[in-house]
Amino acid sequence: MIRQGGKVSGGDEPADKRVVVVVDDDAGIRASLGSLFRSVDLHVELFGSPADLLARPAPDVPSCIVLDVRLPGISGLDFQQQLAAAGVHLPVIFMTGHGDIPMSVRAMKAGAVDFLAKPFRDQDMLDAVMSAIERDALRRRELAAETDLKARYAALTAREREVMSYVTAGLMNKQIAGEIGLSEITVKIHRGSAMRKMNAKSLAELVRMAQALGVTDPRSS
Amino acid sequence: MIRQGGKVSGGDEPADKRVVVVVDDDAGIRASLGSLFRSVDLHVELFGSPADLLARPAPDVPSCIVLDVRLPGISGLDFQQQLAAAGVHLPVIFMTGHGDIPMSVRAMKAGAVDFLAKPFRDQDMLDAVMSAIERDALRRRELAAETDLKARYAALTAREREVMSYVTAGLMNKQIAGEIGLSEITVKIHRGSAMRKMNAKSLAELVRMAQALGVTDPRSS
DNA sequence: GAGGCCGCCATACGCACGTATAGGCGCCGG
DNA sequence: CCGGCGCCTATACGTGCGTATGGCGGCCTC
Repeated sequence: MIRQGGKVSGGDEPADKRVVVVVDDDAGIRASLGSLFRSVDLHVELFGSPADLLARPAPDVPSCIVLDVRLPGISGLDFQQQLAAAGVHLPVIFMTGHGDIPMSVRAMKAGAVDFLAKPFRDQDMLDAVMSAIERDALRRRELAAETDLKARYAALTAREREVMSYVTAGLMNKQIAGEIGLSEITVKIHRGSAMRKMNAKSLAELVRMAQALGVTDPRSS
Repeated sequence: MIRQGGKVSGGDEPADKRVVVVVDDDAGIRASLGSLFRSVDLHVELFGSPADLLARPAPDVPSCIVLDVRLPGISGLDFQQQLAAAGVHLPVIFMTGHGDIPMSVRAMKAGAVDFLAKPFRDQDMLDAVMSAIERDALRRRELAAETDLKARYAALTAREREVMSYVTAGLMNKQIAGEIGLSEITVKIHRGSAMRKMNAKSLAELVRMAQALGVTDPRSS
């Protein structure tokens, strides 16, 4: 069984697929986009309003969102920000029938993958969706690695984290002992524990982990 | 050919200022943008055509380019790509009187800072320019640091680079000696030379430099 | 051809690192 | 209440690291 992250139990979610989430209040548009995406082997979830989307959990596979700019009750651009604020970082593709340039620029600045004016060619939409899903797949790979790292870091005690920050800043055990006000031997112990818990096989690895975690030199703060 | 970063001799260039480069075939627009930017203490260079811009060296201070999409002889979007291909990475702001959404989306995807439809408010243009110059200033700071680093790395001998890559991968001197087929003492010497030439005060520093330089574990290639 | 740079190796010393062994203190939850 | 954990310290040993000293050969350039 494939376990990506922490899947709970048997939903009807695809295990090894890619999902396109469509939000549009026009049922005809939803239907035609649905068949378009299914024709290229993508799983589709259709919603008539933003609220419906929020009521369901975000898919746990590489996916993206296709949004009409004009949504019932809220602007698509505002909804984009709302999703980001809620921790949903799926790539967004906009489509619109009555858009203008400032609107498209604002959407792109906010990180939209594409902004398609209706009528658009099916191929343009497919290209945008494929690009967005690829981007999301990459983000998920990076996120998985980082989550793992953060879990290990969280298992460190306060002292171990403190010592680790000095170690990865390049200080010797003796210097660290002086900075914190401990004996050198104690520093060595925390250092060894940190290395073991972080699963670092060398100082070089620990430094790269600290880099990825954003751990900085304590003396510069 | 434009050479960005190698200042030739005494132009009338400002030493501590910020520059806005304007390219528009309409002399009236040029004039009004010129006075707009000067009013907020920005230095301005005005050009009637892309060719005129290419004939002059790019400014060596934080700056940006304001382009009309419709230029004499070439599309502003194509010109944007042309500049990037020529190694000029100044942030670009587009303005247009007859633009459409696909055009603006293409420009933003290509990295434009903003895309303003005429008529625009002066304040919107100023905001865009300030943001672009800030972005360029940041890029220059990063570039300067990286250039420095690359210069030091280039001063290493082949052996020193080789040893450095193994060291920053986390191998011990003994292991490196085995991998390359040298004695441990020789590895130590190259390692020490690399540390000195790279101006690294600790292994942690060297690892971060290798990271920034894209130096990877030789065993994984 | 002589000097300079690079590369290679050896012995040796001082220091740093990692860990094992052993002990003491305070806190918390079973 | 006591065991476990975090935290601190000490002595001691083995190993790794950095460098100094000294020596050898190849290549290029002046």
